[in-house]
Amino acid sequence: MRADAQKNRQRLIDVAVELVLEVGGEPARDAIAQRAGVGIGTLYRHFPDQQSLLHAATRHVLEKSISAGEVLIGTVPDGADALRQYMHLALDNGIGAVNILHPLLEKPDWPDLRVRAARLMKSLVGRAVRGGALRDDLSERDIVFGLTRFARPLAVGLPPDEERSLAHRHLDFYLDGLRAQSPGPQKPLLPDSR
Amino acid sequence: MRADAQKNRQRLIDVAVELVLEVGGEPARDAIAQRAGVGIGTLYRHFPDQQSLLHAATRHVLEKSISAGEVLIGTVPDGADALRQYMHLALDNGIGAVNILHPLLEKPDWPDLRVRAARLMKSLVGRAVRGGALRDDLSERDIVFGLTRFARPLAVGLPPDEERSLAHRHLDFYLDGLRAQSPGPQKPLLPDSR
DNA sequence: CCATAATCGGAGGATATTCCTCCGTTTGAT
DNA sequence: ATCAAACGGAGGAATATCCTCCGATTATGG
Repeated sequence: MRADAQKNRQRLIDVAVELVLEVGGEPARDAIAQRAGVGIGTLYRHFPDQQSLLHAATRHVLEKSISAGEVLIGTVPDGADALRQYMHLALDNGIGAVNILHPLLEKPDWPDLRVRAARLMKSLVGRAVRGGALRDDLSERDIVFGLTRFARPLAVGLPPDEERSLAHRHLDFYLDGLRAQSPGPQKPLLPDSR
Repeated sequence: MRADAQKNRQRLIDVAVELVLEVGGEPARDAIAQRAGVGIGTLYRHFPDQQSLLHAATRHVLEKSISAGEVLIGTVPDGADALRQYMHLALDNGIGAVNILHPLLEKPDWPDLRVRAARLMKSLVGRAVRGGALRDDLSERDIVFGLTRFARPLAVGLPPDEERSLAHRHLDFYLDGLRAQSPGPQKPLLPDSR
């Protein structure tokens, strides 16, 4: 594959992730090509149909996040710390795009990644809980859910980098709230409020 | 105004909020009318252009949330508790729709609501912080930002009510993390990770 | 430096989506 | 019972998105 073709292909994937996060759904193909600075024809040559681009984008983000997480497992001894670092990394890697894209994919089945992701999450959460640094009623699904709350820019009318740093700051607040010794709500909520 | 007209008008507003939250942006007019169970003509009679409907929907949610909050101020003596109850209420009132719609409105200016909202937030946050139940580096903007993280259904592939109860549960976790005595991150984050 | 196969760009017609007017029919209020 | 008010939705206009096609451009091996 020619060098420029390779570069364009990757650029298209990166832009796709970017736009998915901005739009909160499938971005228009024309918009992707334009932002990537390539002709629309180039996009269609690399990704003949929408699915193939979305698949590639999802895989790319997943692969990056999982790999980074696996490094953390072997690098950061403290369980709670490893989990926190992972969540911040995933956030910066655009993990929110995966949440948006997954339901839109026709057959999103990557046995290899699924196994690695499951193993990774189990290990991260398990170590953090066993270390007593996380409440013990948390499942992997809880962590994934929590991550999705911060992993995606929402319309708040802030400049992107300001919003990004706020997200990291509040993700830390949230993680504090997941700690085992956390006091929990002071009073039960009003029963009729939910 | 005829009774049926009144009812249809309100129903359109409610459906608009619903769809805004589901779609994460401006829903199609046809879709609103269809879900509301009225003809497309009825929608256009009540709201001749898109803006007027979005304005009405935004105002409606804001008004409901602010009023509920003002009641809490006079009802719930404990500051942290009032704040928490307010956030849960706002969530159920569809406050997320306001975040999505606000940047799309042409001149979203309601001096009355702005004043009331500012006063309300200042009071809720102030009382909670002064009571020592919230870290003191939190501004009203922080609270609003935090609320937006939970106030909107994201694509996670869960049934709506399950997602809703998860959101409430994790909002409580998050609020625990905002408490003054919260231990904070155990170790600083990797400097190069952000 | 040349030859050439690979790659690129984007005009523009085909499709799909969304908009919104118009008018015959139905309904609520007196 | 009357009728002004409100309703429904067909369907043409306007817009957005898709995606093919081919002449121009560029990377690469010799």
